[in-house]
Amino acid sequence: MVSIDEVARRAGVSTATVSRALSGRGHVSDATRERVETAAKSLGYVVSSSASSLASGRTRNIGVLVPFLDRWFFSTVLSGTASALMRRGYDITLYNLTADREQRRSIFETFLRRQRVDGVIAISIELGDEETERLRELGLPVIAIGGPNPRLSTLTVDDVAVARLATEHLIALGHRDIAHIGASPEFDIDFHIPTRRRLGFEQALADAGIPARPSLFEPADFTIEGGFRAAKQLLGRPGERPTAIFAASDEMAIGALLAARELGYRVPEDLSVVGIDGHELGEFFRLTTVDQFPLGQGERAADAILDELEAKDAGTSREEPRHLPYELIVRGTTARLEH
Amino acid sequence: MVSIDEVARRAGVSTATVSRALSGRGHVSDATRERVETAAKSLGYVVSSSASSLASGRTRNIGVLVPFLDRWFFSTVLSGTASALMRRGYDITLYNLTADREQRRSIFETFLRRQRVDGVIAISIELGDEETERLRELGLPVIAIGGPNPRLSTLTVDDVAVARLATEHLIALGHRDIAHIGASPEFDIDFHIPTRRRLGFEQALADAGIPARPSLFEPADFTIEGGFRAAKQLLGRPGERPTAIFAASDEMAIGALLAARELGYRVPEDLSVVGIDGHELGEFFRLTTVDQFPLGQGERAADAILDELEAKDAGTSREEPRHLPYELIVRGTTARLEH
DNA sequence: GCGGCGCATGCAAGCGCTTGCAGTATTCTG
DNA sequence: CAGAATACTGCAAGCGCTTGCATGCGCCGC
Repeated sequence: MVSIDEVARRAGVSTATVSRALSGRGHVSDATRERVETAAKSLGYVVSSSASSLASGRTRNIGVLVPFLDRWFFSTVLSGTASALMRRGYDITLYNLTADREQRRSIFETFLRRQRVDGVIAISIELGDEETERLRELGLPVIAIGGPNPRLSTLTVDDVAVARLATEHLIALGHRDIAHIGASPEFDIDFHIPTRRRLGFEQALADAGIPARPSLFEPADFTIEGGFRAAKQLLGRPGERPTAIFAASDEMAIGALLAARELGYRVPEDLSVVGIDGHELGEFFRLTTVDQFPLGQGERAADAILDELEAKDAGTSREEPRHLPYELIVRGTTARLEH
Repeated sequence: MVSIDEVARRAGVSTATVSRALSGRGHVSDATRERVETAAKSLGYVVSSSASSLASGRTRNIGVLVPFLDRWFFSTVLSGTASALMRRGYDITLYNLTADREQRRSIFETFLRRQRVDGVIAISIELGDEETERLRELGLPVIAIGGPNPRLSTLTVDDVAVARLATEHLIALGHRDIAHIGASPEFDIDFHIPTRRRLGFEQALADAGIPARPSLFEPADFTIEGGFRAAKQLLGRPGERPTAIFAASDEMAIGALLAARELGYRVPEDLSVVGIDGHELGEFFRLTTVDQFPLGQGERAADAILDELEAKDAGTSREEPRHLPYELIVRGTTARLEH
């Protein structure tokens, strides 16, 4: 690997000047900069990240914490993060936080402490108190996407409002017997968001003067299969059958769609279904949903953390937690209730 | 952040001894090692990756190249890789290789040359000649999963055999009018594998003395929606209707399933469908498939590269390219052809 | 009893950069 | 036109580790 000395020699300057010319820190005349750049390019020189990090304390690398790699939502957010970071020249180091206590600990106590990253993005991870503390101890900028964590800068969508929006859409279409598929009240710590969605659902009903009926709630695990089973329960039960289902995720909504089909219900004539997320399959299933633009979420988180890093560098103060956009996308799975 | 000096002071030894005790390189008496470990733990010391990398040339970090982050297959492989690497104390730096020429170039010419990684895993990426060359120039161990690349160590499943297996399963069930949904012959460079799958399909037919009929081939893009459209074509066409469909991916197979349902065909009574991959939704759809255990592929790649790294360290010679396992999983979407 | 060997440890020289400080050259200000 | 400010560049001291070499010591074999 070619080193900075070779570039310096070739350009006829000191290594200090090469460093300054290439990093853009400090003054270098245009002529010199050009000579240095030419030399660097012709030699194929790329600064060694470890040497540079050691000397400067900057790594040009961001750590990303994800709970699941193989679920659409998370990998989509990650994808957005990755492309935004790479656009700005940053590398991305991935930490897959599973439920395994021991493994989680080692991430917080070892992996993240290797001084390999300049900042951390936590994607939809409900962190324990101690984990949050470990994260703060790192002394690095941290941005969390998802569940609002008062002790960290967060980028969140207002999940209560999102759920209200979806529910109000159904109410506006004349539905009153609206079922909800969401997380059961006593769920994993990785899910705080579902609770807020259920809350929004209940608020919307209450505002419309519709009493909440426990029989119209069915818990599921946020997968297609979970949604399928839940919908079968809701639709197969004797007595009060819902005319609409609000699922707390698109995947569950799709499951509900398939269940309805299998039971012979026509969607949206016999049953309206709305989800949340903006899943890639939504279009295919003509699913009405509240899109939360996960790709954009990832990009925003990346930009936010890099801005913070640069602001820190420049001494500027950092921004306040931002709210993420969402939008009702009406497609073919919801319709006015026919009497 | 606490440094090695503090640990050395606390343990009453030199920094050299701390380094040796903690890294396990060189001789340290048990008593000393224990004292060092206690000191390190009580101070919360973790070696600085940049300092360590700079001094030793080892980064404890593996670069992973992925074409798509948000497609099930790739994120599943990645997930396997991530967990295996983290188990062995390695970090993982993610490079999302898009189709964007310019961006790809910068990955090969800049990002990967920062000396941030000890090795590279390329997940199902068809690399251009120049890209392969850039990769080799790094002088690092490289493991490619997927499309066999004679210039790199690869871990591949025999896609021809996989496709034969799926097709032979249909033939054994009495099917002769078997359609194939796969990649069109002139596809992106990221897909070599589909071609091999088509080949296996054709071989199996030929071996059984069944003439290939172009009308029973339909190209698609490996998504559910693509499979859906392709199946609609195949099933909606006048004349020769297939009694079975072999899709080159589970996602396309699922699309085909949905299309068949929509057209009123019963699966498997009227139509058998088989896919490839072992998709997580396969179970839900009762899909017969040839599982290629993507999670395991990721783990194997990780283990292979770490083994190679350690072998290099120890001077042992490295292993030959390995073949990945696959298995026909018969579920509910294939059945004997009734006359 | 002595040379030789291997283990345990320390010394100190880097690894390849960045950056504070200092020295010059150049430009600006009044 | 003097004095000050500013732009450009180089020197060299690290950044926090790792590791080759040297040292000291106890033990072995003959």
